[in-house]
Amino acid sequence: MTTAAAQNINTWMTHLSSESQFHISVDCAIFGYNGETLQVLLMECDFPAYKGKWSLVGDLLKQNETINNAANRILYENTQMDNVYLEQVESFSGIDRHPLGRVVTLAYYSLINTSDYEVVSPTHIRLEWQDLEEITELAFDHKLILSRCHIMLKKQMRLSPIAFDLLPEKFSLNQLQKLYEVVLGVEIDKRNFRRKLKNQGLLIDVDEIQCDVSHRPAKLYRFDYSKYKSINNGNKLSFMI
Amino acid sequence: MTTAAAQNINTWMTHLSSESQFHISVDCAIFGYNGETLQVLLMECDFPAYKGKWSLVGDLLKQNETINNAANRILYENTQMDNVYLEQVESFSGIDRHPLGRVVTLAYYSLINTSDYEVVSPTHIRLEWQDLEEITELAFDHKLILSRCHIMLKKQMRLSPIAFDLLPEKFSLNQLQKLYEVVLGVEIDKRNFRRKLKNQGLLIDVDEIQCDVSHRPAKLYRFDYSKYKSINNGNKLSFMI
DNA sequence: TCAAAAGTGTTGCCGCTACACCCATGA
DNA sequence: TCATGGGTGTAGCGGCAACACTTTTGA
Repeated sequence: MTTAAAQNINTWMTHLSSESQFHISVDCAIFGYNGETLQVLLMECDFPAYKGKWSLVGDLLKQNETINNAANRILYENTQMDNVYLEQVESFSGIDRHPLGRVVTLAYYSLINTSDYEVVSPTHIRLEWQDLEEITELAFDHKLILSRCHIMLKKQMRLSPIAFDLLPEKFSLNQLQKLYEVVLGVEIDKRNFRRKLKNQGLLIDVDEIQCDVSHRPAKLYRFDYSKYKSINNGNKLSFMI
Repeated sequence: MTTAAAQNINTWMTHLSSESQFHISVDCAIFGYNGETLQVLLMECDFPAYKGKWSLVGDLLKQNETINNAANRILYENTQMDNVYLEQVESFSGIDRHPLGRVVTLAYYSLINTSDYEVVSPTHIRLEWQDLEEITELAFDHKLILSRCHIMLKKQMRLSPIAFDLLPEKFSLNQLQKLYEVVLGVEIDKRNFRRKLKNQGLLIDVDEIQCDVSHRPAKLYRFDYSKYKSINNGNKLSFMI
């Protein structure tokens, strides 16, 4: 370099050199709950160095989009999933993380109900929901990315009511509890769970019960979104368990 | 594009096109505590569109470094500060955020004691510690970046004992309390603060008192780093207030 | 009548908040 | 003796964890 000042992007440089450019990609860890287990949406990798391996859903950033926009576009182009709320996690920039050259990636995650979306690859790439617990290896550094995304998912699950987007509008307390147990990977005491939820005052008893179950039917509840929005949650440390 | 598959970075593409490359930068919000106020280290912007404005310390990523490495290098090259622990916050990728073209930035923050470092610009760019409260405008989107960094700093302050790196090895409880109040921007009850800290069991009474003060001298404590490391902090939600 | 899941209360502990006065020192 | 900051205790409340039995339903 000539001088540091000459190259500093915030000082007097009048153009950006064409050296020191990078590819930027987005990789999405889409977590899915199917009522039983926590899964992750993977695509089969057709890339020579990782042929047959599975990878997160990802692609390159384009010129006229922000990274957030790219994340939504890339998810849509690969799976036809639309209106998915994606949360940015962090960047991964290992020098050799991609065989074809320098690619810096931004990781995103989401959590959805697998039955709310029909996942279709418009490009005939194989897509598959796989149980998180059974994933042992992924292409690139995606195993690392996935584990960081799962950590962030668990944090968010404790702080915001994302669980209620994964259940039918009317749900039982046992359904809700099971969801928390699966995503967080912990066991929860039933009585304490119910007390805490009821004390939050955000569940509405819809005065209905389960049908067609061969045991005592459970009462059903709705989550009170408008009440939740109306109370100040900015400084809450723990919304849930 | 031909087909989405043909362009997908995780599939059969055998080279990365030279289109769709980006500049990547790092911007560091270095927070400094001087015993009185919370400050931020800024550099004067010599860049035409923002001439005379102040900006965060930042520069471009180079080919053979990770973003974390770049953050440390950039901080060192601009300020001679070494061994500063930087924490990544998030990316900023607004399409028009930089006048010279597409520059995606990764924001970092740190918190240091201003008297522990002599800040020197090797390139004669003006560097200045400015009180956070008095900063009204910054170049680029750095005001936004700064506010996001401050939010992250406050979160970390509540979860990990970074405060103790900012004080002398032996400190009084009032010094510690003032630090928390300044960084978090809140008032704290003295008795509750002391009780909580003492119950943590991580302060060691060094059996010394302040010297040369014209009032009752305070007892001094050390933070017990080794005890802190030995206890499991992974699942703690709140280390401090 | 059985299997299967739903539902329910109490106790003890701990941490949080709110709050006001005396103490030790140097000037 | 005064000014300055240092230092202390209590009471009430609320949340959290641990823990086991009864109820309702359909098969």
